[in-house]
Amino acid sequence: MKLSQLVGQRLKEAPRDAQTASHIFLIRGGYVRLVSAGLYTLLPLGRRITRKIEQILREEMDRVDGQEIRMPVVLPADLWEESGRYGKVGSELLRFKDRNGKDMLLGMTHEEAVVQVARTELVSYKQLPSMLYQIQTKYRDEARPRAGLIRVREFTMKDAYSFHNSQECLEKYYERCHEAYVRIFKRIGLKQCLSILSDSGMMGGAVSHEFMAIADCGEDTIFASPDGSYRANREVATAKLAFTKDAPQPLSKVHTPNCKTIADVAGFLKLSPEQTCKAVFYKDQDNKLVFACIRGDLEVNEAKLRKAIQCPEIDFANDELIRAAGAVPGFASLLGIDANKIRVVVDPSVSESSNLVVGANEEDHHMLNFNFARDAAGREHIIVTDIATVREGDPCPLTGQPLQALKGIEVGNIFQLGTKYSAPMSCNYLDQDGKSKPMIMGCYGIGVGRAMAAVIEQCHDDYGPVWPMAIAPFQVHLIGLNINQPEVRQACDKLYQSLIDAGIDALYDDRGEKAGFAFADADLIGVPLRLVVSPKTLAQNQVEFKQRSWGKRSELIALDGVLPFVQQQIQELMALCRPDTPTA
RNA sequence: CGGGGCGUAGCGCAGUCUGGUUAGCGCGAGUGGUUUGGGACCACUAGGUCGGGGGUUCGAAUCCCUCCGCCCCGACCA
Repeated sequence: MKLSQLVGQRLKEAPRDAQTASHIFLIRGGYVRLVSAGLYTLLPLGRRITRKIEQILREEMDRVDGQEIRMPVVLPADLWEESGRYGKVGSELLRFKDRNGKDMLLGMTHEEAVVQVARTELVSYKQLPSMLYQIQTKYRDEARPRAGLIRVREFTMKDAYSFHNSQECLEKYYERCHEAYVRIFKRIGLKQCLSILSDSGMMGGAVSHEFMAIADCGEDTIFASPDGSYRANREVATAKLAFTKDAPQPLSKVHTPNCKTIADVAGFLKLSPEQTCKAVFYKDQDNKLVFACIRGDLEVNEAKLRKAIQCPEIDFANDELIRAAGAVPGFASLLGIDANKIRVVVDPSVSESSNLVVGANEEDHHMLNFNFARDAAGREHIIVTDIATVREGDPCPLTGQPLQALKGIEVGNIFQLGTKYSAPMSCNYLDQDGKSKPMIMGCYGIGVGRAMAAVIEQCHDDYGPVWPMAIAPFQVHLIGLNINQPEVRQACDKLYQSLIDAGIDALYDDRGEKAGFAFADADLIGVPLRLVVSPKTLAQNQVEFKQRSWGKRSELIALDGVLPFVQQQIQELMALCRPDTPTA
């Protein structure tokens, strides 16, 4: 490819809207262009990269016996009615009617569609296990697209679905897919990509993992122990907190004028927040009250709370709703709350601690020495479960070491779905005993564009991306300086042709721009290997060579040895992304 | 959906508060020339519904109303 013909201009200045490294360089380098919020056109450079990523995805999916298919983007709503998701999923599902008034939708994920395939094509246990995958467009009507390709509305996804006749088979296969994912992210050149335990959210199912590319601009917070033995998303992370357990002291009421917050109470009573109990009121989608109880220094984790009460949507309750339940806002506690009337969730930090300060459920009063076992005894409707948000430095649940907080971009995830979709949609197979049984399913997704952006986040310098060889838009970037001189032009043309003939993916800057201009463009395009030919180098029968990652350093190589040298370099850089040793 | 910011040439911006000739500047683009190893220089040229609509006014990029779009924070998110 000649740079003079390449569509997609490099920009000296980034659009004001671009703030993260990947967004800035994707725009400045001419990889993508914004069409509308969260909708991008991939220009030739961007498309070259995503094609290479997609090829790696195909190879690795095929390695775990996947078979590529293609399902429609547009799906009939009735298919989603079958699984029950049509009504459950919110407005990120784009719904519309076709010309006949039939309800349609744009697929945001394809469990329903693939189940329809499986239930007609897979009928016997002899055909299981089986895995189908596709690389295809997904549409999600995101409330807030952000950071270029990190969060978009339309994107390309590799989505894979496996079908099994037993949980054991699923678990074994899930492990294979996990390994495939580790290989994939290594092959595309991510330097740090961790698989972590995650909340399965709307996908349902028991076990799921997210693959997180570690990056400061990431939207997810991960907690990890220093030795790497424990890693979890903030939504599910737990900590092994120590609770002080002293002999229970008698309950006593104390006057606490205007002490509505934990800080007020602790300050007024000259106690630490750890010695208090926080009462937080939520409401569910039916406006019913949910009462969460946690030690004063901790914060309620809403994802955990939603899970604890099996409720997809919660929000803070207003004072009116709290009063209607007989509680006094700011001074509420388990004391005086009828656990039979409202749902109560108590964190172990409260049930396992002793002599806490709690609200007296009376204006301007608190109670000293609350002990859950003694003072809330016999309330069988109370759910006691972990609803605490983990903080950096909290003890790891496995090792007790202080947990580290990391920011990550979710580039992939895998789920053990079980029969969540197969059962309601009658996706059955005939077992050896002739009985019809629902298939056990797993699903496995990777966002292609997001993966490309994540690579930039991890692989760039001040001047542009530093593409890993495996997904670089080109393998070699050839620059001719003073190319208006016929001997330079001739030498460059010849070198370019020999690279092409050798099957090397070469980009040829034949524009005759000044050196600085050409180099700045080359940095933005980020091709891993660079060759510079100029009158100076030609005079010595040499070519200047550098790796993109070297910064401004370079070395001279003999002109007649360029081809084998470049081939060697390509091999060496490809080796950096070889997935030989799965580590994550 | 809540809070904040922004919308003037392909990109980055000035002008708006305090209304007034023909709406400017830099980058980028085109032509000609001088240059040529880290984003050169000179000259000329092209490129604008000042986000849209409505209003106030002798006169609106500028003031008022309204709609739309984009970005950031939050909520939400397989």
